[in-house]
Amino acid sequence: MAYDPSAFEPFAVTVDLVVLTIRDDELCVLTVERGEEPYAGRRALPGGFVLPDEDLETAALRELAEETGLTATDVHLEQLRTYGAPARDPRMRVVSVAHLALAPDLPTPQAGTDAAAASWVPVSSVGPLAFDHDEVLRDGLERARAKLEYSPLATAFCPPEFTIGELRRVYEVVWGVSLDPRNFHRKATATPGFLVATGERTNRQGGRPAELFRRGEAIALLPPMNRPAPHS
Amino acid sequence: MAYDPSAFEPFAVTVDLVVLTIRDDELCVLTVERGEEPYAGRRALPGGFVLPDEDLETAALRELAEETGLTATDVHLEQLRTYGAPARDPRMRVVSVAHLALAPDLPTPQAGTDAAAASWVPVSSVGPLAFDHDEVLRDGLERARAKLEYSPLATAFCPPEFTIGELRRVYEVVWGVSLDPRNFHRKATATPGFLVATGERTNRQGGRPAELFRRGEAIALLPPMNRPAPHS
DNA sequence: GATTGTTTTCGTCGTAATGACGATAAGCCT
DNA sequence: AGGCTTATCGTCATTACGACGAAAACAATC
Repeated sequence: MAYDPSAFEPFAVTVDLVVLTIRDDELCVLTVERGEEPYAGRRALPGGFVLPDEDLETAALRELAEETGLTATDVHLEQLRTYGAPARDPRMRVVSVAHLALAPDLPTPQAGTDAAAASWVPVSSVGPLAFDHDEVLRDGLERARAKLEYSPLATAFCPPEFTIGELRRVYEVVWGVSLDPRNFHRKATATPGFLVATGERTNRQGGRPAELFRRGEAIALLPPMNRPAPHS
Repeated sequence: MAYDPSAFEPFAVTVDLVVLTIRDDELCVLTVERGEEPYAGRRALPGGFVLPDEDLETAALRELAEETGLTATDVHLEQLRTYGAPARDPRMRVVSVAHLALAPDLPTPQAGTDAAAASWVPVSSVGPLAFDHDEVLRDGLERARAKLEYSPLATAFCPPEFTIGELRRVYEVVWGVSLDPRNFHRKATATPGFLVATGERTNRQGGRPAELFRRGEAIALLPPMNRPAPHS
């Protein structure tokens, strides 16, 4: 980095959030409704400015807490991609560091200060969003779908203890496919480090009571889960 | 994004580059030597400010051309990650959008304007770099190694036409393993869309002449290449 | 209380993919 | 010619995977 002070130009830096959860067997994204121009009335991804002394991830966590009341212990958060097209915001030069957050379906309503405008929208029926947020959402969905294959990230959509059936539902909803329960059970339990049995059982799904599992310590899934071609 | 003008604070936005190539069977990264404080005398990743009307990728390509003379048609370029710790640059608040570039080993010396200070360093012996560039390089290497598994990206290290043996060397050098030539040949030629035979042969490797291939149209490798545990 | 329905969980079976390795081909060098 | 190198084709045993059958263990209903 050869800094030439004469070349320095100020940019605004923001974080935008793609927050995904599963509600009623549908993949949903958190959106806010814009009140001001540009794109007044449109839905947009939540986000805001990075404060002068704030880390990028800290800013993302702060925005996440403001919109949903979720904290770092509740959600998986990772940086997604940075969007910086010169005209992406007509008012000024804004570079936005998008983050991807995956949260379980909390029974808690969306607490938080300005949560009034925030709402979950199924990704299948989310209209055109403000700014370049359609592209951001598309990239976030792609990342989430890909990461389910080779990481234990699907557990981020589940409560701390969950059944294999609930985990399978996550894969089915996020990928938009239907998976064989028997093969999925075999694969999930055979993948080392993916799941830890608790020894307890639950029958909250109806049917035969299922064993409860916790997330294992594995960072990556070996072998990975195989994603079939879409369409159930 | 609820813009509150009072919260707006100017940031400097830069692009940093992790440019990788393979020279003499070693994975090398492009570095520049810093002349000024901070970190004067240290090596650093090439990079520079994003211009006021410039896209992020355009800025990365411009810096790449300035340092190496390489153009978009020669290299693979993708965004890597954004680094924005408040104190990562002691002079001012700098947010850096790091990019990963993979280039074939061009016989052309590093042309370009200020290429004098730029040089290839084997990643195995690269000392501590300036700023947080050690972390950036680590992330770039991890990304490159992972992408060789499920994308045809290894071809970015090769000339337009290459042999299976040359391609295998890429995998071996980047992953730091040794692969069975027979199994690799079977897998590479069987993966649909990975390689296109040209019909021509070359004996530039010594030994029996090998068929020349071009990169296929596949975006992803199905099934992926399998990375064995390190240590050859 | 027997039946129906649901979900879980354990097996089976044929096919495909994979790793280990033998063998041959086709050039170069001495 | 003989040896060395790399490329390419094949074999074989093991494993992974997709498609199913079947039993287990509950709830709801007749």
